[in-house]
Amino acid sequence: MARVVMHVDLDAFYASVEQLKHPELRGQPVIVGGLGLAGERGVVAAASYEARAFGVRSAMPLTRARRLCPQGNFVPADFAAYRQASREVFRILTDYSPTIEPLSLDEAYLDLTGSEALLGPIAQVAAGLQARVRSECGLDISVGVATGKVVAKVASDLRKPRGLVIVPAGQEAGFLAPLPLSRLPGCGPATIARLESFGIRTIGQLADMSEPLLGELFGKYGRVLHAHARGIDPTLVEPPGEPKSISREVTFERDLLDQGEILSTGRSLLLDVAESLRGQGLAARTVTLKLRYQPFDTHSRQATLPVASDRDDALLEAFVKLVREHLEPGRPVRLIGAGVANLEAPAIQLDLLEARSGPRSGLDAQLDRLRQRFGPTAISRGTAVQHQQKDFRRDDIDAVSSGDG
DNA sequence: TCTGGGGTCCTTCGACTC
DNA sequence: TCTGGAGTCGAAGGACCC
Repeated sequence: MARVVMHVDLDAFYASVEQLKHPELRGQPVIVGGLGLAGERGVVAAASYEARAFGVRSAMPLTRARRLCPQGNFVPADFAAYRQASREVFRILTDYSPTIEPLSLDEAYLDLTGSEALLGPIAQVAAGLQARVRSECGLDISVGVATGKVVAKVASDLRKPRGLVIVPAGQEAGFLAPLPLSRLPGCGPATIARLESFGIRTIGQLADMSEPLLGELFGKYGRVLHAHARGIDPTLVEPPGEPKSISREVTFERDLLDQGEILSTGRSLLLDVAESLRGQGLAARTVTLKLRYQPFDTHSRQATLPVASDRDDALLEAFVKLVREHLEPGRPVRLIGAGVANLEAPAIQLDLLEARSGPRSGLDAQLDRLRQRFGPTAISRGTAVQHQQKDFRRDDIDAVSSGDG
């Protein structure tokens, strides 16, 4: 039996939620991400279709968006509202399939294989889902259906907004062939530039290339690319598993030279990471530092702990050491990030001086509880600096996939 | 033009071990 | 004891996604 995979994508999601919150913004150009003030650092997180008519796009610097669309309504991101709206949509999705793979707040795959007897023909199911999300949540979705995830995603993206594209089994390669390379997930600017140097401009031309040549050009990924271009994608729709890394980063409003201030911000980010780590019942073996100088010169450094830890003190010690060893004095810093990787279940650490149940891990737990109860600004260690979330993060995927959160 | 934040996967390179 | 090759692992960075 051919698989039936549906890709659901909320149209201009953040901007649509803003238009729901503020009815006076309906029909108006809405740009989410910041206020678009002169000198403001940041990029567009989402733009309504009215704003897109002026050439405003996601990931565009806010200052440029302001130049293109001076009459636009610029609003800061409100992730609490987006999470809530996303939960409502995902609750509807669970009526259609038990197998849902969320990709972000506004996208998901559903496995509908074998559901026809229960739900009816797939075209009716998809149209019914669109109508239900529209009437119950006030939001538009685009839907793509195919035998695999890649083609379903291309299909949902093809006729936005409110698109519905179904690619019958056996017609995947023909469907993809005339489309430009940029439509294929995983084909970004660097890959496209490389393929274009060989005269390849469409997905069909990519499918016609020899697999060994693609393997030579792009390694393992070249063979995957070749399969995708022919509409072949056997990967399963899978609910989210354990995260592989957790990180936080912040771009300073102005570049910083003060090492104390840079370190203090880094510590605050690392403590946020550690709290998230404990919240997910995990420990980390690797601590990472990310530094960005001018001109967009980004460096990452990592340190491996002897044993995985979820404790503030152990993670912080490694992080501070990284900063002290690698922060270049006299070079203004644009961004600092802190993260952890190589995640695993926390081991019981029978330290000679202190068991895991001792005062320090107890203190971490107490701090976490206080922050959960009174908010993230309620209490922190040292000179922590608060930072704002600008886009979705792993916690969001957990929030939507865990139901009512 | 001037590029946020969070995450994943892949490649390359060097150090280390056998 | 020294050397070279293969395999493994960690570190760093690139590319991509939303």
